[in-house]
Amino acid sequence: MHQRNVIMFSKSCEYAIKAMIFVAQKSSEEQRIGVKEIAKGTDAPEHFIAKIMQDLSRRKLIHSIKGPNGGFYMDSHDLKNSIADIVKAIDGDSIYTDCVMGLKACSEKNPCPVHFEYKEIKKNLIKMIEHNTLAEFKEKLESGKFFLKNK
Amino acid sequence: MHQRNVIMFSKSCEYAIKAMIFVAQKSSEEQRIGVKEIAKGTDAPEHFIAKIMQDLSRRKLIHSIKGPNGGFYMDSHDLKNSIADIVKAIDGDSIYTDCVMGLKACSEKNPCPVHFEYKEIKKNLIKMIEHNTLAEFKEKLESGKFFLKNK
DNA sequence: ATTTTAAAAGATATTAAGGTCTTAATATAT
DNA sequence: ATATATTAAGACCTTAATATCTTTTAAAAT
Ligand code: FES
Ligand code: FES
Repeated sequence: MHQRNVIMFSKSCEYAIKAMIFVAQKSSEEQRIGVKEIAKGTDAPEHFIAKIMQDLSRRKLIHSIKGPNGGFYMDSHDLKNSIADIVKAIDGDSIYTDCVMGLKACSEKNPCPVHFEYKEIKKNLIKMIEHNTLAEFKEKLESGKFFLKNK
Repeated sequence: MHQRNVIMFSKSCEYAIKAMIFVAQKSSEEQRIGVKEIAKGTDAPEHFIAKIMQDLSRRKLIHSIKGPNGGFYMDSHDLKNSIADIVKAIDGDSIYTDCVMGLKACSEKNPCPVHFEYKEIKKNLIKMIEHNTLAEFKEKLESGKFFLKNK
């Protein structure tokens, strides 16, 4: 059997999403949060998540400050980003364009065997990631409604 | 950006599904079909698809005969298999058990941020792969309603 | 029986994803 | 100014997925 623990998003992208939700909840302009805390809070390898945070920072999805008391934080503008914005930054737009059966592109002209059934799933998937902004997660996480790592 | 051209299934699994649909359509007890044809008909690397066919054969999802006029074919029992049976044989049951955010398992007790929204998507995804049997594809492909490779 | 054909099996190679480590840059506190 | 903390950047390593090549086995046709 060909092991495979991932569906939908790359590991990097999973980490990115969880890290962004984590920072959204814990940080503010004054209270920044460091890579170590992010790694712990999301069960991600420290150096790996560091790289990912750099990516996100370069792509302006999050702010960072170096030095003592430095770290990552989000301003109100950053909080308006959705999961989809993170996915696009890390995994690109494959979720929007790819055929689930590996054809060059997902299209109505050259549909794969499951195209028309997958279409609906894809619509919901995109709705799922575009619907939720980080600001919304910030509230929800406080009430303990979900988890970023295993207990 | 972390390239990623695959969502849902491994490449092996994509090839497997397309190969199985191809053989379902082209073969019969008397008319077997060889690896070369399968590779051409599905745009898959010949030696790689050969390995995959061996897997599927070992797992009794398909029949094979060696030697002159040998090849792969399906009997009426094989045709009753669904896409889900192929996916389980190649990718295991990760599609059933995995959390989309990479938590150890998908569960209501320790739900990830998008668990409750993903739940619905997952249900449809599973319905999609369990719903269609190879026999059904056999009919549909004949009418040119879908494609196994790019034109 | 021998030859031919094609799958089965296994060894090896390549690529991409995932992960770690080291050094440089920079902001802050002292 | 200097020391310190922390991100940024880049080099490097490891593993798993993907792909190829070679040899063996078995069935069928002759
Ligand atoms: S063509 Fe395959 S999912 Fe649309
Ligand atoms: S817990 Fe993440 S999808 Fe169910």
